[in-house]
Amino acid sequence: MEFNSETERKILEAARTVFLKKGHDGARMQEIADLAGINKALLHYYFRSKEKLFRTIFRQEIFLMLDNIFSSISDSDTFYTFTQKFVHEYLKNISPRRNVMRFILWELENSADELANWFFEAFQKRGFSGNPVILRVEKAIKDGEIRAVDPQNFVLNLLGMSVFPFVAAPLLKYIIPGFDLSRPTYLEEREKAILDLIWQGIKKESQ
Amino acid sequence: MEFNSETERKILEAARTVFLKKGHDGARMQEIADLAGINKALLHYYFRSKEKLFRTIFRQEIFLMLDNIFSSISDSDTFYTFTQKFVHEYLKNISPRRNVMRFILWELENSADELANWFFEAFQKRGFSGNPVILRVEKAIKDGEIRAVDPQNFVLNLLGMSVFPFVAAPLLKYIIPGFDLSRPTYLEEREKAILDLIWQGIKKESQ
DNA sequence: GTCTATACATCGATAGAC
DNA sequence: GTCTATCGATGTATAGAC
Repeated sequence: MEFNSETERKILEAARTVFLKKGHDGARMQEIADLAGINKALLHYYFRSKEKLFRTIFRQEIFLMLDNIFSSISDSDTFYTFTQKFVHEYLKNISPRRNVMRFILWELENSADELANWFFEAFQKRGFSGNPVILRVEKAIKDGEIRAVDPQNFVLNLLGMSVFPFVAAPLLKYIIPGFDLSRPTYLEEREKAILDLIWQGIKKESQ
Repeated sequence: MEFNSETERKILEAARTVFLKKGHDGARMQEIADLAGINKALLHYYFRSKEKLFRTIFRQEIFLMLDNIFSSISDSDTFYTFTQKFVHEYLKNISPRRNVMRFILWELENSADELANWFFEAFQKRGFSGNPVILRVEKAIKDGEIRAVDPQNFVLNLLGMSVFPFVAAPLLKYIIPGFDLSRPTYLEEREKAILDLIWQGIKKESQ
């Protein structure tokens, strides 16, 4: 990421913190200015309006996340490896960015079309003609690697199981005994649980 | 739900609509008053502050949802039936209340402890000493109904797969080909996909 | 209970000096 | 570029007539 000035960098950093925590409506230009160590007028000098600043942050976060996730997976992997890498990268990226996922799930309601464009932009930048996970599942079925599950539902399962624990964490800490995101081994345990379910189900052997 | 007056009912109905859509910060007392067909002063006459009104709505929605979900499941069912009923009821309740789940996931960050109390209140009202799903999974493992999966991760998988498609729907409509919540058969298809994964995994037979 | 009018704070945004 | 000062709109909440 390049910046035209140090001030711009400080603004974006402060805006990121405030917007991700409070959302579009809860965020205050004054709070962003204070955190950046400048005044409100300067915010409007660099970014014409709250709306423009918000879109800049939103778009930035989407690309950062998608870039990280898709940079380490490869179409030539076996489907098991592909899935394992995807879940691993996804969890690794969500983990330190709980607030980003929470933010996206909240704000996507009012920006779905714009958000979708950013996704496809990111897909195409990596040479994918569409949703990379969907495409890989379809290939795995055609090649007989897995049984003919519905690709659409497979992706929903994968994303849902990965995202939910992080977004709902503050409540889950209370209503699920032993739930603790900060445990050092949490990420690998969760990763194993997801892959385990996907591959084995919970049926007893030969049932 | 009983009301002290027709005005109170209208206020709560309007407040529900606005809060669920805009969240605590985005909601405006003026908008609620307009939708209820009254003026702002009357809002403060019935509910001292925006905060009080917000908490009332939040608590109401939690109990409504939990009551519906847990009213139709029984401990004496087999684990398969228990799970099937739970997923069925959960999806049936989420489906017409996408905005409620989105609202909860957003607002839980700042109200997790209060929210947790409401959950346990609802659990105890139905005679459960703790999280009913966790308790049922532990029993199923002890009785040898399923292999010894981790109850904590099992619940996370179940909830994640159920909630995610509805919360992320506006975006998923673009990035997952064929995704359409309004399809008449969507609920049963999704239910089948979740239960199917839980029971079978995606492994090919005897692999 | 229900209204109008208004207090008081704070919002996003801008004017204008330097 | 960066600041202070301030605008006009709008936020929650209340005073007081009926």
